[in-house]
Order: sequence, then C-alpha cells, then structure tokens
Amino acid sequence: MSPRNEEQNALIKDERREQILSAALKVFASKGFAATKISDIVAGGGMSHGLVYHYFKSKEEIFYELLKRAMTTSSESLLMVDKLPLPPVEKIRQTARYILKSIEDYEDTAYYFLIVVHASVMEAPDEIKGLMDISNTAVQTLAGFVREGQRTGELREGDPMGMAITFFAAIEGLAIYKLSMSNFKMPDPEILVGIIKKG
Amino acid sequence: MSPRNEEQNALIKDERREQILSAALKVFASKGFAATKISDIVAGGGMSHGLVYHYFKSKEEIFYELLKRAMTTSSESLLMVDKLPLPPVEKIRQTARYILKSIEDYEDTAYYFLIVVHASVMEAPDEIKGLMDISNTAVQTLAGFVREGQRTGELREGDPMGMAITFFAAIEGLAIYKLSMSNFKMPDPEILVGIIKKG
DNA sequence: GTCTATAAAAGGATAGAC
DNA sequence: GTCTATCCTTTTATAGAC
Repeated sequence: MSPRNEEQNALIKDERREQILSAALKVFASKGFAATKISDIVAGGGMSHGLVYHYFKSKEEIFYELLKRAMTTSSESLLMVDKLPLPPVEKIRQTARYILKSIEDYEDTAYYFLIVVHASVMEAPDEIKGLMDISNTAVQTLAGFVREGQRTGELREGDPMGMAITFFAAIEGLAIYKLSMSNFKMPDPEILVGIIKKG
Repeated sequence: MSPRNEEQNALIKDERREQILSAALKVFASKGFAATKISDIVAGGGMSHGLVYHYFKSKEEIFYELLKRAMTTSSESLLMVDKLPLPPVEKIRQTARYILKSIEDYEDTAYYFLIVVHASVMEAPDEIKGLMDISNTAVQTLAGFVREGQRTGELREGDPMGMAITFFAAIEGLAIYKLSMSNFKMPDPEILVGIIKKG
C-alpha cells in the first residue's frame, strides 16, 4: 500500500491494458468486430479470459478504445500537415506520402485503418458512430486543402468532399490489400494525388 | 405430380430463393457476414426461419451465392468494356462512368460492392477465398488497360496492378459512403481516371 | 493481479407438424 | 412448401479461488 506499490501497480495495469489492446488490434482488424471472439484476443496476447474482463467492461469497449486511437491519430496528422507552410497540392502530396509510407513500414498502421473500415461497415451502437464523425475531421481537413487549391486554380474542379472521401477510400482499400497480401507494395503516392490534381 | 405442377413448383422455388437472396443482400451488405443473424434475413424478407434452411444449406451458402454474383458481374462488365474498340484511357473512363452511375442509380449495386468488401476483410473459408480470386479477373483486366496505355504513353508510369487495385479500392470506399449517407452523391468519374491518367 | 470454473444468453441448424 | 418448436453449440460475461 506504499506509494511505491501503487506506482508499480499502475504501471502493470497500463502494461496489461496495452497488451490486450495490441492483441485485439490485430484480431479486430483481421476479422471484424462481430467475428472476433474474446478467446481470439486471449490467444494472441497470452493472457487469460478473465483478465480481459478485469481491464475492460466488454468486447465493445476494447473496440471503442482502438477506434478512438485510430480516429485521433489520423485527424491529428492532418492538422499537422495543415500547419506546414505549403501550397495545397503539396499538403495533399505530403499526406499521401506520409500515410502510404506508414502503412508500408508499420503493420499497426494498416491495422488501424482496417479498424476504421470495419467501424464504417458494421452496425454500430451510437457511441461508436459518434467516434466516426471525428474521422470527418481528417476528411474535412483534406477537403479544406482541396477548396484552397481550387481557388488558386491548381486543382481539379468538383465537390471537395467527394474528392477527399475518394482519397481516403482509396487508402482504406489499399490497407485492405496490404493486409491480405503481405507482399503487396504500396503504389506511388502520386496516383492518390492524381485524384485531386488537375489532369 | 403433373408436369404443370412441377413447373409451377420450380417457379415458386426460384422466387423464394430470390426473395431470400434479396433480403440477405441488404443485411449482409449492411452488417457483414458474422454480425448477420438468420433472423435479420427473415425479418427483411417476411418469411420464416425454417424456410431459409429449406432453400439453403447454411448462412454461408447464402453469402457464397451473393458473392459469386458480385464477382461474376464485375468481371463480365470489365470484359465487355475490353471488347469495345477504344483507346485504353477511354476504356478506363467508361469503366469509371459505368460503375459510378450504377452505384448511384441502383441500390443493389452498392450492396454488391459491400459484399465484396466484407468478403475481403472477413476470415473466410477456402471456398469463399476461392471466389475472391475471380475478382482479380476484373482487377487484372483493368491492369491490362493500364499496361496498354503505358505502352502508348497516354498513361502514368508505375505498377499497373497497384493502380488497378487503387482504382477499385476507391470505388469500394465510395460504395461504403454511399450506403451510410444515402444523400451522398457519387463524384465525377474523372477523379478515378485521375488515378491512372498522366498528370 | 491473475486464473479457472460456471452461469447465462444468443444464434445456427434441425425435426416435425400443418 | 411453409411454419413453429426445439436442440445444441458457441460465446460473452461473472464469481470466486489463488
């Protein structure tokens, strides 16, 4: 009960949570929410069934936490790019490069994108649907780049949201392929820029 | 037992099958395979639980049949376009236009694309994975257009398969959006052409 | 904090009545 | 051909031991 022990406990607690989340990330990404069994998560993380419920209230809460991280990370990344002193086309190019490289280099990035895909296509409770709106932060930031670029005439005309959605849709699709064919190489980011750039 | 009755029975049989498939299409597309309960399909089609099992061996068989239709239709469409006496860019443009219009006009088209998405991300038995290879017919046909166009210099350089995959990935993503936001308008097909066309 | 055993529920599939 | 009732497995979630 000394402070020392409490600190250690907090550390262990955090470690275990992360361990569970890390195992769950892979499984949820690969199978989706409904098809994932607690026993799948347990098998991947080498812990017991009961332990998962010691740290999380339900299967849904685990998924919720992972989705939150996915959404937060992607909107923050876009906001970072937005701060760079670059013309719109370059902001879009940076975004494409950064995301494709991250999917290529870190397996978890592809997993997180898959979590978002699953959240989009599943029948989700309101809490989860609420999180999905945050994703619109990323889409909307990108749509902002497009609007800006259309004003200066560097970019293709057309509905900015439609273009931004297509841009992310393509990335999500690529993440799906990456995961099913591990030897699949991410394409040149320029083809994503081509969605938006004037032909 | 007269021939007349057999014919009528065959008709009824076919009608029921289609009725079940039609109800299942919407539900599978909206919730995915694992999350779909037989009772969901039943509710959508206004028939009884047992009837479904009279016409199909299992939930999986229903999904399999729908996926087969999705795959067959898309590869056939691409082969049709390939027969047209058009330069590669135009074949790609036709494909983009045709598919986006079909998603826009027919709800079922979007549903069928969603079936494919779910099949891509689910943990599927070998039979279903086998069907997914057929999808590569469509992707590969498109990749063929790209290769052709690269030879003549009209199209962007880079891995044709990567571009074809991105093209379809974008469409699948758009179908997802279409279904969750029914008022979402499909973007200009040119943005899909932009993935492949020289910038 | 972690595990094992068990409860409780859900859902796929079948049998048999009509 | 169609429906209702039931079986039985699977799986989430909890209780309680260590």
